[in-house]
Amino acid sequence: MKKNVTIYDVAREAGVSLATVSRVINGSSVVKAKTRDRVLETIQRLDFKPNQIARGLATSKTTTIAIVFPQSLFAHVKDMIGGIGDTSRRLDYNVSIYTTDEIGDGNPIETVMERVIKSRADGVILFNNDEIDKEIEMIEKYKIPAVIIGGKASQHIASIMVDSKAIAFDIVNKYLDRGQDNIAFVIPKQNLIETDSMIEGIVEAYQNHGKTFDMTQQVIHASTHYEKSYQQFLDYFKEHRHDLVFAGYDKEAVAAINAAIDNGIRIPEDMEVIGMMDTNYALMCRPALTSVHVPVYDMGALAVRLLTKILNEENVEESKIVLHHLLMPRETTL
Amino acid sequence: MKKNVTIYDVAREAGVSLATVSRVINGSSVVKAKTRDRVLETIQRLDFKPNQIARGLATSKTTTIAIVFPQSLFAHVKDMIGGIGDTSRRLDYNVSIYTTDEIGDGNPIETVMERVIKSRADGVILFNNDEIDKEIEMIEKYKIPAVIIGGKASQHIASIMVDSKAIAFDIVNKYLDRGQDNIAFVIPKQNLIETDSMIEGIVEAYQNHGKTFDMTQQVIHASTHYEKSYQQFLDYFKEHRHDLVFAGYDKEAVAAINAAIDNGIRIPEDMEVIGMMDTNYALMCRPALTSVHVPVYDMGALAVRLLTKILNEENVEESKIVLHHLLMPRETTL
DNA sequence: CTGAAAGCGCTAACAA
DNA sequence: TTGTTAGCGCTTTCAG
Repeated sequence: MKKNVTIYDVAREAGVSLATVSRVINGSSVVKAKTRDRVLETIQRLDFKPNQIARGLATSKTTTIAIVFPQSLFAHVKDMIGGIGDTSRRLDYNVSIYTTDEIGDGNPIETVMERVIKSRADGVILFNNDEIDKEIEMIEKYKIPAVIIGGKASQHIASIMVDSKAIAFDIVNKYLDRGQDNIAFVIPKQNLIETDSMIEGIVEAYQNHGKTFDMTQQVIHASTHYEKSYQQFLDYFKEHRHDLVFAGYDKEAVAAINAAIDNGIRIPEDMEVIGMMDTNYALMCRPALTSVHVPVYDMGALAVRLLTKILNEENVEESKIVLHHLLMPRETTL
Repeated sequence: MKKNVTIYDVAREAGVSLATVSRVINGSSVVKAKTRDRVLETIQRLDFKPNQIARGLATSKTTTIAIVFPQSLFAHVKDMIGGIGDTSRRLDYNVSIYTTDEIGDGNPIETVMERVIKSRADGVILFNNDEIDKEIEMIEKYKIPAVIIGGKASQHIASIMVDSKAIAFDIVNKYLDRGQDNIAFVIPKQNLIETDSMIEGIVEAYQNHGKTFDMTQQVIHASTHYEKSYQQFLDYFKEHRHDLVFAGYDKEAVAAINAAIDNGIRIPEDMEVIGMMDTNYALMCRPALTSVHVPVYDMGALAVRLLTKILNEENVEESKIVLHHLLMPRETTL
């Protein structure tokens, strides 16, 4: 293994002290132009790459942010990775990923957070999920700056989200206005979007119309796997009908569509379906799924931006950023 | 910010030297049981978390592996992240991700690889893609241990793949046996699987039957985006018919299916369709897509395992691991 | 079995 | 504008 060239080598070759080399690689303005050029030339010539680890030790900063999420959330998360990747690259941060839910693993959350702490990441991005409370507990204990994507805003922690309550309220309210109150809400097993507040929105819409939303009859819990959800709906629709099936995630909406069709239910004539996240799934299924578009790329990008602001102690006007959503009408609604 | 507790604090509190503390946290067997217990207790009490950065500096090892891929490959990659995450957690490695293809960015590959080098990751996992050659060049230049997922095996670099040539050969050969030689191959814009060798397999199958595969007429290049591919096929099928459309990735297969149906082509009666990767897309579309299953989770897991073996200089029997694939017959084939 | 001390490669006062 | 020097927190000889 070729020995890595260090700042000492550069200093010696350029005939300056290491402090000077350090200054030029950190863009300090006090270095004389001529000296800088000589150092820069030497860096080029020796192909010197500053060791981030050493720098990290010296500065107690790793310029690394950790992102933590359960694998089963990955389908949602993937689109955010683009935003996270681009933005952290631009801001010169590295990103480390920590997945949490291996099958048959012991107490993964604690173990994983332990790793995050040891890694000394400067900050962490969390994704709303079933175990978010434990995660929050850990990062608060160790005072690690964090931002949460998808809600569950705690007092102290910044977050990026959409107004899930309003999304649900608006949609359900519209149907109730038309007198269609036989609505089912499908809760995906893992969800980035706060399904709790969606339910709040639904309940409120019902109250608004002097009706009540029956949690035991009108809420359907789906599986993580498409095929299982599909089978479940295949059974379900043998005995149940709805005016609208509203799903917290497109995948489950598609499962409902296919199962309904296979039970002879016509969509959208007999039953309408609305999904959430506006993924490729919505475009591919037939009839094409009406879905709520959520700006996932932006959520990732903003999360990084917000986190770095916190890390740099820039003053953060808003620690809760609510992004816009948009209903994309397609063929599963009238 | 609460000052982190260091190995010094533990040493002082436990009444031993830091060398001893270091020994117990590294599981050295030479420490007397009683001393070890005392140290362990102190570590517990002070809630000491060893600083990986400092350790990294001291050992010149970061226990971090970097994974590098273009965002547009993400749909493929995501399923591997599970395997990568689980395995690296079990082997006690961190994983950092580096995405490469921001829109409108300059020369991202070099920039990104530069970051990887600075980060001093112990090893890197690459995913086969358009720019893999540049990536390989960089890691060879800096002698970073690497494994490539999805092929493009170079002499020196380990890789995990499926036998894409055989996959293509077998499928096409079967149709040719039946006398159906009007076959189109759809190349996705970004692909993890070596489409080159798939084409080799197809060409060989044709030669096998004394026929020739016409690259200009029988190869279709698709877009990264589902909707664009769909539009493209909508046009395409106004004038073209095939016995079989074989796509290098499910997404494009689904685009073909939907576009064909919208052109009045019956599937599978008039035209059969086969996809690759066996994703959720294959299950969701109607008719359900026949697709080649590829063990993506395992590819990720094995990549990590192989890489760590290389890092530990265990002797690696096979630097090229070929995993099994399996055709999953569904409704788009007869 | 345990401790002292010399690094790992870099940054950041403090001097000059 | 540049150099000297003391860390950052840990590992690892080398003595004892």
